[in-house]
Amino acid sequence: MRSENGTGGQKPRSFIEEARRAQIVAAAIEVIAEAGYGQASLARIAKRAGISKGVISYHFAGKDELMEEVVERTYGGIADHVMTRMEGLTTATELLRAYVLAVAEHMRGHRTQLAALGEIFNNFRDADGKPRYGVHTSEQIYQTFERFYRMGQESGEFRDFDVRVMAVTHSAAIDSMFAYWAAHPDHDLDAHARALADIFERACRA
Amino acid sequence: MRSENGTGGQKPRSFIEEARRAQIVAAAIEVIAEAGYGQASLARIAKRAGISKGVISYHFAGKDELMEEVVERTYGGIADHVMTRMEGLTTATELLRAYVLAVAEHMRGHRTQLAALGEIFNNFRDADGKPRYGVHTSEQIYQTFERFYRMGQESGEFRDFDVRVMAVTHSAAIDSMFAYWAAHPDHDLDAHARALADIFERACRA
Amino acid sequence: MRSENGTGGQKPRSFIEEARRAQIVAAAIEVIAEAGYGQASLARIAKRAGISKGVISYHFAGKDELMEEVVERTYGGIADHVMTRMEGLTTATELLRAYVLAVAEHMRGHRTQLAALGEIFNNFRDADGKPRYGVHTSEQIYQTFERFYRMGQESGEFRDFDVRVMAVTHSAAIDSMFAYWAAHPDHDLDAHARALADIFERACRA
Amino acid sequence: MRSENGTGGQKPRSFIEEARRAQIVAAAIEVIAEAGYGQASLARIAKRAGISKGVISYHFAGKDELMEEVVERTYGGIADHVMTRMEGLTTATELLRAYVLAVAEHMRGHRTQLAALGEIFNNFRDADGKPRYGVHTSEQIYQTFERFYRMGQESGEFRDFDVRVMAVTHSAAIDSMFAYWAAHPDHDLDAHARALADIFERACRA
DNA sequence: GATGAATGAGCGTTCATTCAT
DNA sequence: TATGAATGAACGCTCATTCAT
Repeated sequence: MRSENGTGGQKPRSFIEEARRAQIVAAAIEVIAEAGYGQASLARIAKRAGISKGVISYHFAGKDELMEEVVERTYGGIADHVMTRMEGLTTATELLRAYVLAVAEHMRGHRTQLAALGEIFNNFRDADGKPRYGVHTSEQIYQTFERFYRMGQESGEFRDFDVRVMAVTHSAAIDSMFAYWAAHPDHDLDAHARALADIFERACRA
Repeated sequence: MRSENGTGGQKPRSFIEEARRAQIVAAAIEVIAEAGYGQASLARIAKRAGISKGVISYHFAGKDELMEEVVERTYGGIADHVMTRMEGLTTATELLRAYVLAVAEHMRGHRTQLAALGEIFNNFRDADGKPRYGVHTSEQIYQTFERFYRMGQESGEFRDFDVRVMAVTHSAAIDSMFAYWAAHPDHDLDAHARALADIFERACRA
Repeated sequence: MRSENGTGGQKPRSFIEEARRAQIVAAAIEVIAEAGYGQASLARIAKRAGISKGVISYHFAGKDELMEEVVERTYGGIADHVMTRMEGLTTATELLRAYVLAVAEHMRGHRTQLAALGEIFNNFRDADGKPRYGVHTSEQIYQTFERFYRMGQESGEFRDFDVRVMAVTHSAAIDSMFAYWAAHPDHDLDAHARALADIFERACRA
Repeated sequence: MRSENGTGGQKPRSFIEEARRAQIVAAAIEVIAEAGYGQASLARIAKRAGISKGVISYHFAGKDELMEEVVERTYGGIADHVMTRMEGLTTATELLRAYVLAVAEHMRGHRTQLAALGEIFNNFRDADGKPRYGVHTSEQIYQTFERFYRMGQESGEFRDFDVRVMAVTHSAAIDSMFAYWAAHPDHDLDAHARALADIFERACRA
């Protein structure tokens, strides 16, 4: 799921360049999480990183590329961890529960990343005004969930239900868990994740 | 639930003033829904309303007040309709199902309002950078849901579960239904609402 | 030859707006003439006009529109005067001589305009990097000259020569007269114009 | 006419240094001719040359020196060729015709140089905003022409006319020939040069 | 000799807001 | 009431130049 670079024809980035990019991405995440996408100007991000505004322009083609890199890096980190936790599981019920618990477990240590990701998803738009990410970006996630549901329906674990509605709901349930936790730092994220797993287990089972 | 004015000490608004405010709010909703919060400048809203930019400043203390009015009016419309549909119902199961169906029914006819509301919720921030709406604004909704859950738990309809998690999840499920529908206009909103009612009925019941 | 506006569908400009536009155009001409096109930033033009930078953006769609207006106004002024001086003349020799003397006469009082026009012609480029004005813009002038030459060739006043080469040369001769005068303020512009008329009369005549 | 260095007190340049300078000058000419002076940033020139931006700064004191070198080298090339073609000629009429034909002949093979030269002449300015080249730079050329004219007037080949006006006009006529050809690649440059020689022969002769 | 990283000023443009009319 | 003119700060971005390596 990682893409990073290396796929394109461009030359590999030097160590120092990679470090700067990482530093800038980190500063961007902090600023976005704290002040929101709309206030996350290059000037503010540069100030947070302790560098000049021009450095960002030097290392990134533009603000858009920076935002895409934030998403890519953050997403990659989540995917890596979740994949690991789901390895070896076989039943749909187990897989879904593992997914929810794993993503919560990972996010517990990446709070600002989570907030920044949400901001970017909600606000980042192309030059023509269309949302860069958004529901259509979630399609991949929906299809992953749907695969699990169908597996469970075929194995008899799950009742017959509209898989798309369940996927949309399931996905939103997880997102809302993070949003709530982001707003209420003392909230017990893992307990929430377990409760969520229970809810969808009951909602799905035959 | 309507607040409008009348509570504060300020003088009541004249008819013409009220009409102008409504016109501006309507234009704002259209622009936000179409172009997104970030592109919804006062100039653009004024142009859409066919009036001068200054008029908005004249009738509203600032952009913030305009946004708040958009939210207030839209929310009020939803609440009015939902209240009506829930009147006379007594069991928790019935009330929750009625809520979901009613809000979907209402939104089916107020698509742009829905989109604008989403944009504002995701983007509107105070001067200090904190989100003006968001999870903490949903508190009221959560408490309403929780009241129903407790009612159901006490009556024996519902099993024992964490009412806060369920409320957060339920609320997010409804929001996601609208978001999905907004992105996929041909999606069957009412069927989705019924599926959602089923899901939470199973998730809650004893 | 004047176009101004009034042709498009846009509403007519108010008096005050027209005055501001004229003021800004005048400031632009001064700055361009003095410092060159490349240094004629909006900030500098605004400063010269004694107004805020935003005012220019308010009255003009962008820098490009401002530059076009400078050209249009200046060109229009020249054309008006030259037309007047050529009225009633009939022979090609007379018309060409009148043209050269008239344009020199007019420019004698519009020195900075002349310099600014030259700067814009040499430097103003479209978004795609192609010169906005330039040789291809001169096509109109070339064709006007060519019409006179053919008239003279048909009437027997002129010898047979390549009208395009003569037009290009004639046009350049006039431009160079202004350029020389711009660099040498004490140069006798009218004498130069008369000498030029002589040169081309000899070059053309049968 | 070559100046290069060697006159000043600075140490002579090594072979490798000379090669680099030539390479950079060549790249600069290409970029300026294609994109115009205003877009010819050091970054773009460096990219075209396939070298790092810093190399230019290393070999040239600044952008200004680079531009001066472009002009010097290009000018030198023209002068060398024209001198050769004029050797041995004696009458003013012959010399002027030879000059025009020779410079056209040379430029036919150096199109991009020509375009670049024009761009630099029109745009390059000193720190104080004064044009670095321009009419006053042409003084040398004017005086050369004037010498020929006086020679012709004294020998009786030419009529009595203002030699400065004729020199300015003659020079501009040649420049415009190149400009026209640059914009219309299919234009017959040599025929144009011959027509030009005819025009000025008639304009000058007694 | 050559590089890539970094700077900081300046660019054209947008925009919420103010205010005289 | 309503307007359009004006402001000034902030935006993303470009670029000539500097400098440690």
